[in-house]
Amino acid sequence: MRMSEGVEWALHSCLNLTWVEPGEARTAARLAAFYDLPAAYLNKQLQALARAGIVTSTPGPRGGFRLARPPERITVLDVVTAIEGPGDAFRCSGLLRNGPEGRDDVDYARSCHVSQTMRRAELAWRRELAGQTLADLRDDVERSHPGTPARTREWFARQRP
Amino acid sequence: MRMSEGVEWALHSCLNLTWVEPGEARTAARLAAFYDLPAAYLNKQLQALARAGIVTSTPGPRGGFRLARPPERITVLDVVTAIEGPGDAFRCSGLLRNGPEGRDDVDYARSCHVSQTMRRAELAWRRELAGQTLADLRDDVERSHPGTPARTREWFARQRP
DNA sequence: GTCATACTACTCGGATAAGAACTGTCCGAGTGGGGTAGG
DNA sequence: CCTACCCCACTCGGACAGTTCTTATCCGAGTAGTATGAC
Repeated sequence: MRMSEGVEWALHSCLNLTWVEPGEARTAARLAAFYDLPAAYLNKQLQALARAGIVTSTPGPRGGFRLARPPERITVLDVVTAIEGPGDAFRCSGLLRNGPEGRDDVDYARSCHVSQTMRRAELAWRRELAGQTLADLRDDVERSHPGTPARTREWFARQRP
Repeated sequence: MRMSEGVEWALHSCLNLTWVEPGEARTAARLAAFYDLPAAYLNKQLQALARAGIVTSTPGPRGGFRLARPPERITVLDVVTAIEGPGDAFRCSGLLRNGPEGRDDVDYARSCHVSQTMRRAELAWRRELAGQTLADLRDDVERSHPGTPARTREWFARQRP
């Protein structure tokens, strides 16, 4: 069970978009250069975020990506779900249906105790991620490294010409 | 992020081993037949459980697998870890090290706030799985379906000749 | 000088390969039990 | 009848292909700004 590396990229990129000037946008190429990542592949992840309605994209010169809504209303779970898809990590295949006691009219994903335990665990995981917004993350970073927003903006401004 | 299907097989098989008579063992082939699974592949998962010290295996006729310790001392997390490996789902790649503010003497897996959030979520997931033992699971099943242990034993006894 | 127009550079977006991990299968090493021959 | 030995069937264990998912890359559609030429 390995989570896609795109999740990490997406989270850091969204956090980065938190510090973009209002009305501005950041291109996938610049965001990739900031972390030294393959630009085309990061673009793919940003597309997934756009499809999920987390960021908006504008093509053409001076285009790029920006957050679709204020960081207070974007949870870490939103970003993770956008990249990894909505499906659970553990998926009950209905083993018991093929067993000697199996019934066709039972939804084993609901009634099977193994499945219930796994779902309860994933629910706890999800609850933790849903309780953390992009704004919380941003505030944590700004508290630990106060100069980061200004230095980041400056870095992107320097890349422009 | 999709969990290996072997986790489900391993959990159900361990639960099944809970109802084995003391001193007896169940072969991978019989366990596989019980759920209509590919025997060789289930054997592979059981080997992983044996390497983790959750079950013990004995070769030869009348051999097979049995639990290595009482079900009260085997958590669901133990089984999941044995199959999926000890690594976390989210692994911090140290993106910030390649960024303009990156330092070589910092352990970003510890200090990065994104990484911290993800680890906190996985910890909650793990805590939930570690709080559930195989004995709890067994008791739940016996409460819901009281006849299951006897019928299961009977099924395996019938397969013997 | 002003306006319309064509052009160019730049951006996202989806379609297209390479690699890794999971899934599934096979055969060999080792073991325990049962049959058999001898005492 | 009892015992020691040999053979065989059975089981796990690790080595070997097939398939799906993740990772990585490329080129085309569309857009905004700019230069250019006519009025």
